[in-house]
Amino acid sequence: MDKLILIDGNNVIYRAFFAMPPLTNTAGQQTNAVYGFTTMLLRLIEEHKPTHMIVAFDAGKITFRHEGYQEYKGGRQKTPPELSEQFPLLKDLLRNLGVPQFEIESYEADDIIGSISRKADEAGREVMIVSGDKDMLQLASEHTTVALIRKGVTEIELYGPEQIREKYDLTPEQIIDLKGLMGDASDNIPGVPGVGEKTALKLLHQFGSVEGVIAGTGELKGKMKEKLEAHADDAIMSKKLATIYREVPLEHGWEDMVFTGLNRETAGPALAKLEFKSLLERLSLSGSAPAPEGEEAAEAQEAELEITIVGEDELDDLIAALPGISALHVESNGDNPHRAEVIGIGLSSLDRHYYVPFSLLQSPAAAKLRDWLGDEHTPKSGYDLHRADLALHWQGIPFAGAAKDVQLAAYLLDPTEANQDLSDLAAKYSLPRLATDESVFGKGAKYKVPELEVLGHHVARKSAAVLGIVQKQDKELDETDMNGLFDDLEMPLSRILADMEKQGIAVNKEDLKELGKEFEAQIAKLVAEIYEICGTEFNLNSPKQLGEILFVKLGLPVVKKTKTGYSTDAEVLEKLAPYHDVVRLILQYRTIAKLQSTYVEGLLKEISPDTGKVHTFYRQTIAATGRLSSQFPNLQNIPIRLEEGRKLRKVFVPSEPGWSILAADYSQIELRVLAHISDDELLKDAFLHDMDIHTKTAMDVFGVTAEQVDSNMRRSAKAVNFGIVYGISDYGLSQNLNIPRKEAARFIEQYFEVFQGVRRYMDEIVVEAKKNGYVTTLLERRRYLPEINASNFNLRSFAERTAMNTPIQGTAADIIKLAMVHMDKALFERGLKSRMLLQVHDELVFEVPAEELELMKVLLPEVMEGALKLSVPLKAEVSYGSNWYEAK
DNA sequence: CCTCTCACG
DNA sequence: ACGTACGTGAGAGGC
Repeated sequence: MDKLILIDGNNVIYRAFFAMPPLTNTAGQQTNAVYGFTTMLLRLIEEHKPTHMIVAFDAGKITFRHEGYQEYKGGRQKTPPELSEQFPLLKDLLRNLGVPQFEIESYEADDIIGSISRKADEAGREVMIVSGDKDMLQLASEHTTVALIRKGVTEIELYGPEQIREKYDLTPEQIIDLKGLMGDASDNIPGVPGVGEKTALKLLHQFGSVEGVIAGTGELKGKMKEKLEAHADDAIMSKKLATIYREVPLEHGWEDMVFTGLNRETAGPALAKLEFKSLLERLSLSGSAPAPEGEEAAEAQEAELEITIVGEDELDDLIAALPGISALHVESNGDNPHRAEVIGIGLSSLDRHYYVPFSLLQSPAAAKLRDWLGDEHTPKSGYDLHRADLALHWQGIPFAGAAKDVQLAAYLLDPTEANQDLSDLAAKYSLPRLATDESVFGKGAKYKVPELEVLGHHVARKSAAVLGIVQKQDKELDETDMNGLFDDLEMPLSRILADMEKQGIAVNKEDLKELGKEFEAQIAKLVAEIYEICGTEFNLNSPKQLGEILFVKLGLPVVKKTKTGYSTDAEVLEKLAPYHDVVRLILQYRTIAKLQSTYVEGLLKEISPDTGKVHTFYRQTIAATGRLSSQFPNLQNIPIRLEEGRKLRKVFVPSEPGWSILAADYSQIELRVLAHISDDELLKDAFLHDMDIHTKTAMDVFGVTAEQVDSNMRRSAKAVNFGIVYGISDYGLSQNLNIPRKEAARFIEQYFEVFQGVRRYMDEIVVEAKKNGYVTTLLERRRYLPEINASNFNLRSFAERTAMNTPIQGTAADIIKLAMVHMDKALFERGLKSRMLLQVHDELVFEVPAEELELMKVLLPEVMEGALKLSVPLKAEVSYGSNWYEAK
């Protein structure tokens, strides 16, 4: 079946310009709008597989619309030069991609689109129109869908006549009347003053059209009547202006719109010229003309590097060269390093590079090489040494002596950049090109280790790349004052994390299974009741099916919608609970089902058959704020808030008889950090006197005494304190407290009246971020906020809240990381057997032998509280028991 | 592979 | 008017 996509080029590039962060190529040419446009275009092609496609552009400054109304589009801001410069780039790129483009003198893109779609309608062809302009909705018809671009550029919402009726209760033609009444400030279309969308819709539902409204003013009264009578002409003219002209003389026919897929020959170089590397990769295109094939090419590429693929014969040679080797790469497979197989390792000195297959590394002949790997006094740099350490460990090969981890350094230099792999880093620092892992191994189900020659060269080139990257990063870390953070905190921490993960935490499998049986019984009971009440069986886990039952069968009111249908999240269900008894049961089902699938079943799968423990993997390079994250399994989100779930913590037990679980968590660390960095006298005072901070906040904000603070006031104050840490907005607070926005705004204002130092901090940090383009934590950890100066309100607001939150959350992360390093040292120096097992953002969990319990109960909070000296005391609360549940 | 939902700090 | 709270990971359904 043919499918034609019509794209409103002007509108889409305009939106892309404002939606995308500024992006320039190395020549200094801004390319963000072209980039945004292209990503949208590629997505459309992938998802909708058009057989025909055009991009329409406006042409000529004066269009026929100006003939009757000179002010048309008057007052509109001039197109910024950064955008107009991108039009030729886009047109050129479209040509190279093989996408037809139309422009017709003195007509606008929407008229061209309207005219083509009229002809297509008449011929019964399937059409999709892509634009961000709601006016386009007037073109929707049986065969024509309008794809409105929502936020950003790649999110679209599809409208046919059906959807327009659902949303506005109007026909597509009535969209014109809507605009006739409302006007449109951006096109300088007047409409009727005082009539907005709400009023316009009411009028149209009553009278059907602009003409109908004007004829029917007799039935109205008051101000509205006067206005409509006075501006009847404006409304008529506005309607005319809003009407898309569908009779443009088209010289092009159907055959001029044929799209047979991207022109792969010209697309590659064109994308490369714009430096759209991610798009090149996504399309698996090469940026240059096809490379020479076969051995000749391989040799040409690798001539620069002296690479030895090590077999038994070369082993002595390599061992003799070890003193000069400072970089390595451990190639392993899979995501979970605890289950990874080691494939081989690359080793690099300045002038020689080696690849050692894993089988050789394991052989008796390689003992000296293994000693070198495990020697903490031979410094080694690499990419993700933490993973390497774990993968080798489970193969019985100790690893030590991590000096510089380039993955970790890259994270510090830009924690928001999605995990950059070695080939990205090599490219970033203009080092010799390194093939991507995907191109060498394939990905997903197609992952396959290539033959030795190819594999060995690739891995050796990786260790070679590490050498070059280390040099460049060292300079950058120096320039950004992060060398201390890197060498004294993150690098030592990575070894500590690996130790914690190897140690693992014991899980009582039998108890966990028992808990699973209890949940199972509860689930069965709930499911039966729910089916009974609903009178039908369905998949309770499917939001789609559940929505159908709740909102169609039971006719409950729709509170919130998602992109794809009805929302059925807990917030919605809470609102629906008063209407129908089944809703409570569904909420209970959700709770228990989550515990069962994620925690009971999920955790059981993660228990190692070898150790009887779960070995999580902490990722040190994911969270933009500097926090850790935890995977396989995630041990940072084990339930605690509800008792049913909290019980799960009982299955986390010490791994040796007679030992205890000891845990300590920071009390209000984020607010204490805020007190320090904002230097707010009142807040500092509260912590110096170790007051209950939420009660204290309630007292100050509501102006009452401690005794007068009721639970509701404290709850509100607590929410405000959370909000402050997140970078507050009245909307966010109103959602959280379920109160009107105005009231939330009042709370916030009252808070800032009292905590003026906090207000000053919030203002200043945003100014600082706008000036520098980044914010920092107390330990100089940095986060760039490119959107802080965006003209798009949402992007900018988001960046502003991030500017407020990141120094707080990030400094708290710095502090607990420091505590971990100090604690590790303290355990070592005192020769203690106690082991650090888990970190949960503000909590550290240990297993402790009986004879060390009393000591650890003192030492742990002492070290945590002393991790960093602030202007307010840090406080750590310690607890212990026979399992994690007891340690509360 | 994406979306929704929900667990944690 | 805009439409959000900050930071994560995992399981299930459905295309």
